[in-house]
This record gives sequence, structure tokens and C-alpha cells, in this order.
Amino acid sequence: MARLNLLRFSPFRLNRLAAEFSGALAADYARFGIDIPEWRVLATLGLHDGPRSAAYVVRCTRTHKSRISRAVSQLAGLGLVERHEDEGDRREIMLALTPEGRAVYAELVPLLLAREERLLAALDPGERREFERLLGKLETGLGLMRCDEPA
Amino acid sequence: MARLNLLRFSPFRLNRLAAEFSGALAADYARFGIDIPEWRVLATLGLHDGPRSAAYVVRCTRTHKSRISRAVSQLAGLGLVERHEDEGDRREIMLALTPEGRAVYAELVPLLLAREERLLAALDPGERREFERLLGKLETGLGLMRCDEPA
DNA sequence: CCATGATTGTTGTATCTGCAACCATCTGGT
DNA sequence: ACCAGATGGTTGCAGATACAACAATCATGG
Repeated sequence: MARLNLLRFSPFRLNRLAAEFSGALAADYARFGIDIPEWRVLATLGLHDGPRSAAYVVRCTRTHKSRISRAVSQLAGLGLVERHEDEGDRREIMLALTPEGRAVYAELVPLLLAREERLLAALDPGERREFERLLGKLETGLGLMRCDEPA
Repeated sequence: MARLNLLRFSPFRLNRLAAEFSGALAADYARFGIDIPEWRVLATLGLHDGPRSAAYVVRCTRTHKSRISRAVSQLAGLGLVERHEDEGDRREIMLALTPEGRAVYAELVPLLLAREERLLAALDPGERREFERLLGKLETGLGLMRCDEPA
């Protein structure tokens, strides 16, 4: 009979590794009272200088729009993000970091990069590049690379 | 100011890739009325011939014990798993696949291996071996490899 | 042999998640 | 200009999840 060793089954391994990574980062987010979806919104807005719509954040992060909607509400409640209607299309709500939001972003980024460094510490620089290259091939194969940058 | 491109941030990429993999497998599980935690129990029990305790499944799968407990309850309700007390330690409850459970396992394994094949199709055989090797280094670095096989 | 603490497994509960329904707005065809 | 369908965003709700509290059993030390 065909058997399957869970410990060598890629979906399980990726799931477990991703959970471990996320759990490690949670300690950094928690300091600012936010969680993964909120961080994704911050990261997407922080990468650019101008405002972006919620739909753009949804496409970029591949996160469900209800989750993004609630994450934005919480960030707005914390004073880290501002919502204002777009002139051209009144359905879209443009999102922008407040100065406080940008300060949190600036403080969070080095912490998260250091955390990533520790999580990948088992790989030497060459292995790390190769790992990232293979991740890219898998992502492309699954059609995950589109972000559809508008403007 | 330091910035961070979410699309190149390993925790995000792993999280997204793992979600994609899990989602793809869900179609296979669903055919048998089960979900990821139930599959993990099936996979752990199916790999061995003899029964295993729930605590063993917890350690192997690194899944919360309450999740395993409820997964076992559902599998028992479906007639796929049997619970019976251990003679030596009456706290432990030994779990074993029923003939029906083993039949489901035997039917599910080829489906899941074929699905994994498709998910990794973007990598050629050498790249796949390298990817698995790097996953192993990361797992070892994070202390994820222990399963503590008893008996 | 008893007491304290650890281990196994279940369950109550608060929270989170995703789906779908919904409203508002825009677009395109006629 | 109008209507059907698409798109952006919010919210109700049902199911899932994790955390902690709990009961039962075992192990250890004096």
C-alpha cells in the first residue's frame, strides 16, 4: 500500500514552517497592538509614498477583502491609517499612513528584518539566494506574482 | 527610511505559498468530509501499523492538542478511527485506523501525492531536491524535526 | 504511603475567519 | 439616457481556532 510520510510532504512542511515564521513575528507586531493582516496593510502602504486603495492592498497581499476591511478599521482606530474618498471613483477609498503610522512602520521594519534574519540563519548567503529563487519559481508557477501596480 | 517589500519578505511568501498549497489539497480532503487537522491524524496513524496515542500525534504534527482532540472526535464519528484505552497508562488513549479509515487513507494518499506533484511542477528534479534540502535545514535550525517516535 | 506536581485529554469561551449578502458606484452596450 | 452587469467596500453570521480551565491519571520525593 502507498504510504506518505507527513514529515516529507511539502504542503505540511510549508504550512508548519510558515506557522513558525508567523509566530515568531507576532512578538514584534504585538508591541504595537496589531496582527498579521494589519501589518500587511502597513507594509503595503509603507512601501509607497502615495495613498493606495483597499482593493490594491487586497490584490497585493492576496488577503480576503473582509479581512483587509477590518484591519483598516482597526488601524484607523489606532490612528495609524487615514481613509478618504477618491475624487475620481467614489467607490474606492484611498488609504494613507498617518505620521504616527509611518513612525510605527519605520520602527517595525528593522525589527522584522532582524527577525527574518534569525529565521533564515540556518542558510548561508548562497543557500538563501537559492531558496528565494526557488520560492519565486513556485510562486510564478502558481500565478502568485501579480500585484497589478496602478499608477 | 528603511523600507520592506512584502513580496520579497520570506515570512509573507511562505505564508502565502503554504495557504495556496493547503487550499489546493482541501479539494481532495473534502471528498471524504474531512479537513486539514483530520488529515494530519490520518496521515500519522496511516504511516505506522500499530496504534499511536493522541499525544504522539500532537508532537508529530505540531498541532494544538485541542485541535487534535476534536479532529479525532470527528474521525471517530465517521468511523475512520477507533479510540481505546492503553493498558499501561490509563491517561493515554490509543488511536488506530479502522478498516474504513485505512481504506480512506489508501485512496487519499495517491491523490495527495499527485497534487503535491502539480504544486511543485515549476521545479525540475534537481531544484526540487535542493528545495527539500533547504527546507530541512530551516526546519532543523528551528527545532521542528523532533517527532519522538516511541516504541 | 501521601502529597505535590507533571502529563493526557476534553471542553467552555472569547476571538477570529471567510463566505455571502448587501449597498453604493461605475462601465458598457444599445 | 437607461439598464444590466461589474467593481469597491462593509457587515451579519456561522464555523473554526486557540487559550485556559478542568478532570483523571501517573510519577517523584520525603
